[in-house]
Amino acid sequence: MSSTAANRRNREFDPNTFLAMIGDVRKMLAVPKKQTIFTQGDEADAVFYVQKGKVKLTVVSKTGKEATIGILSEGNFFGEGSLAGQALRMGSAAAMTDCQLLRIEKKAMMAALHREHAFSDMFVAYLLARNIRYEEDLVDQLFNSSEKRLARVLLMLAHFGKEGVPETVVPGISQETLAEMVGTTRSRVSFFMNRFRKLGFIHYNGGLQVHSSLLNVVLHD
Amino acid sequence: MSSTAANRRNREFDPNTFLAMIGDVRKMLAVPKKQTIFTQGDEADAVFYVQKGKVKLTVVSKTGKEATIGILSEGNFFGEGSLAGQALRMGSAAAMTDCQLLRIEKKAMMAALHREHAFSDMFVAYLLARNIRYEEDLVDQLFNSSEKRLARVLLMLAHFGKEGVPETVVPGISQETLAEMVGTTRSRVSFFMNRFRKLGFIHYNGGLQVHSSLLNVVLHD
DNA sequence: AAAATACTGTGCAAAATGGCTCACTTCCCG
DNA sequence: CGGGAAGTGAGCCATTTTGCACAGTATTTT
Repeated sequence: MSSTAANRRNREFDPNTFLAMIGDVRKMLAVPKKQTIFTQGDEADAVFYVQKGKVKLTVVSKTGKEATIGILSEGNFFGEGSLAGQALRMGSAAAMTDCQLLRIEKKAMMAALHREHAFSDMFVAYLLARNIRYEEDLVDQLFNSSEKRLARVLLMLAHFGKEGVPETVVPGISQETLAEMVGTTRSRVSFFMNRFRKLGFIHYNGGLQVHSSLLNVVLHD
Repeated sequence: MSSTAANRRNREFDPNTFLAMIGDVRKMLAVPKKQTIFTQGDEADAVFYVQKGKVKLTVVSKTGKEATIGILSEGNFFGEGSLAGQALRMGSAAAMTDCQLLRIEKKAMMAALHREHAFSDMFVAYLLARNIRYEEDLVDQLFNSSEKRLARVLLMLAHFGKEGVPETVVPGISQETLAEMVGTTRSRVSFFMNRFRKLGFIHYNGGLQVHSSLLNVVLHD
């Protein structure tokens, strides 16, 4: 669920520059698909940076419901709550595809932020972009119906290639996950997905493909 | 809509320290109640800092619906989107009470962030706290019913004094505004407010008072 | 103080959603 | 290869929510 604005911004984070700046406190991690990275309630003592792959962030409510906060791809940080003093993870993170992550100890991260101008400038830029995305998500929830929210999520998951070439959406994302992101039930997602399909907005082709005309659903009154 | 966690954190921002750090590029503003600070679509070339008072942030959708993103009190920044490259305001800001604000030009702010370690450390901490709050709001939207969301908003608006002493909620907040924050209709808010009142969770006394037992609504399944 | 404006408490019918169930279809693993 | 688990498409009905409409109560303004 990364907005185009956020993506554009994220490109500014060159992994190599990044690596250089934080020195060797970093630690490379190769995480296979479906593996858990951390779980809600775990001790929070490090920040992660996605170098490659997709990571899903989820939260479970007291009543057992599950919500998906976002799906992060390369160039994103997660687990930054720890930097703000959260002692425990407020949610869980899992690899949706094989991932290459950077794990940075809280202390190292804070030291680097305090020491390197360029690094903290970059992180501020990142946080601002992140803030904007959250605000957009929130506004979307406040304004739109579940159908429009689903359409928006699909559009955000679809990385339109160079020329609007419809690439495949995150491989193997389930209706269940979509429902958790949109904030509705799976049956509702199934219902809308079929409607979108009948209207030609999306297409199944082994994987899921999203046509940019789906935008009409979001934009139309 | 500032969480207790965010408030605690915000206390770290000492206005005086803050003032000292950014030098004299700052500009004090006294804004009377109900006055607009900026409007959606305006050019975005400055950041604001609340020294005193309450500021309401709103967004209007293409279809004319209005949403309230948050109500900020002292110690908070707003309009930071400009720092992330947003050329235009994505929402509007208005004073709910008489306010004392600090207006900082985008350039000055960025220069200060780049120059002063302590300042950027503080701003990073602020953004992290802000992120956490947004995430909480989003999770709340994904999980809870409008009744629970309303309860949560009321609890967050109520600043419980030293010993849970029920202070009055932001004076004169209308059901309309509450509805915009919760993401529902005014009639629904009216309905729930009366239910809360009958159950003794809230109390009208000239102003609105929230009893901490309202928490039961949020916590109960 | 009268008139003009906001705010609130309700009521209702229509529309949207939540929760379940059931029958298939796919996919993955032993 | 077979069985089981996971993912889908549908349908149904009880609730919840929306969208007005209206009248009564505050507040402001003039």
